[in-house]
Amino acid sequence: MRYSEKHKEQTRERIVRTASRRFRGKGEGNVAIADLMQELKLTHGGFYRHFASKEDLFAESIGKAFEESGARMRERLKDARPGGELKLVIETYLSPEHCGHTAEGCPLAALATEVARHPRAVRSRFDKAVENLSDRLSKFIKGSTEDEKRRNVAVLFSGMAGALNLARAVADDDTRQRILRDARDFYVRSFCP
Amino acid sequence: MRYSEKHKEQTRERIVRTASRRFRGKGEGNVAIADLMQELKLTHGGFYRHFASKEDLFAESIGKAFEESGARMRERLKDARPGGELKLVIETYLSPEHCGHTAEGCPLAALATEVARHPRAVRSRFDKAVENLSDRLSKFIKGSTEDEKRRNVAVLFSGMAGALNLARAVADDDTRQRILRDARDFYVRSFCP
DNA sequence: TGTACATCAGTGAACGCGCGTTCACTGATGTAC
DNA sequence: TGTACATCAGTGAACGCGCGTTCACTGATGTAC
Repeated sequence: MRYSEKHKEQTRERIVRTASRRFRGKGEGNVAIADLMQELKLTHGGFYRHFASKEDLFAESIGKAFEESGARMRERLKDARPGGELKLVIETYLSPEHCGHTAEGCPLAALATEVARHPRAVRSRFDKAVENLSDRLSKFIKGSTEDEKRRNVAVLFSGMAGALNLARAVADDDTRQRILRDARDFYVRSFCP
Repeated sequence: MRYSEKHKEQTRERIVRTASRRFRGKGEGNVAIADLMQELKLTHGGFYRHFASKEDLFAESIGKAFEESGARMRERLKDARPGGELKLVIETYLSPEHCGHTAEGCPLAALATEVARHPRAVRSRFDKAVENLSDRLSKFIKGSTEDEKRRNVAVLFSGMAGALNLARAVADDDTRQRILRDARDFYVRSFCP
């Protein structure tokens, strides 16, 4: 059947969104195109009307993942008391909830290691994402110059992503919670103005 | 042919060592048993005389990887001036060399994300590794109590691993070097006594 | 306004390949006698 | 000391499965006339 004008675009959008979650949750290698399409009540053959390859989808999913988690962060920031924005971001990022929901969480934590093994075309999304993040959050962070603030954002987020990954990797739940708590305390102390 | 008493143990050891590098460098999903065995001039069939499964090998590789990089760190520490140990560790960890050699580098950075998706049996290696690291390095780090020092080690290393992963993921080399440099400065400032 | 044709998102069978795992076999060495 | 047998690390063919990708086909809607 023929579909309305916007239909294709919407389907593509749905594929990318679902993929971006699955990639974060399970890793690129553990996501199968057929399964992914089935979740959307579609069959695998149609996939190639939207993307040239799985790699192509992966590349696009990265951008989408950053958008999605950026939007969520902005949403969260609306509830912050003025001056307390960064503290809220840190506490949300290093919360047990974020730790337990990899698929809906930060792509820097979930995908960085894998992305590092991909070609330039995929990796340059990370450059953009870092710049984006720096632009957006530099106004809330410690630092005497704008440049210093932007650098601090990268150090803070990469550090938090590392702590989150360690917390996720650890087997013992007490150890996990302790890691999150210690990291929260440290980053709040170090970066909140 | 029948082999000498120690032969089997040595072969097993060689498999684990080679695997631990490949897993770090390429990720579990991109390492094939047949290739791995071929590097050791063996055929894939013999693999199952040593390990029950690939998963089994992966679990053991994690321990080996931590041992190996721990040994390297200790080696490095011999050249440190007294009092400058931690600074040397940080500068080595966040060096362009470590960044460029994932396969021989820190398993926390290379494997944490993947390990988080594995069952308890695999993940508990991380608990042990964190404790080991904390024991070994707590004497060099800032902190007023032994407990605080041990916590600081976990925050420091997970943070550095995150920075390393971001640096590896980024496409632009200047950005990469800047991330490493900023992280070095920050962690030295924050944790060196 | 109605009719013939083109379009193209989506279908589902099929292909091809990689790879984890199994298995019957080999043959040098260790052990029993 | 010599001989027959057991052992078992290693071999390489084969199996089975998952999965990325291709392809001929479908059929509703858009377009040309």
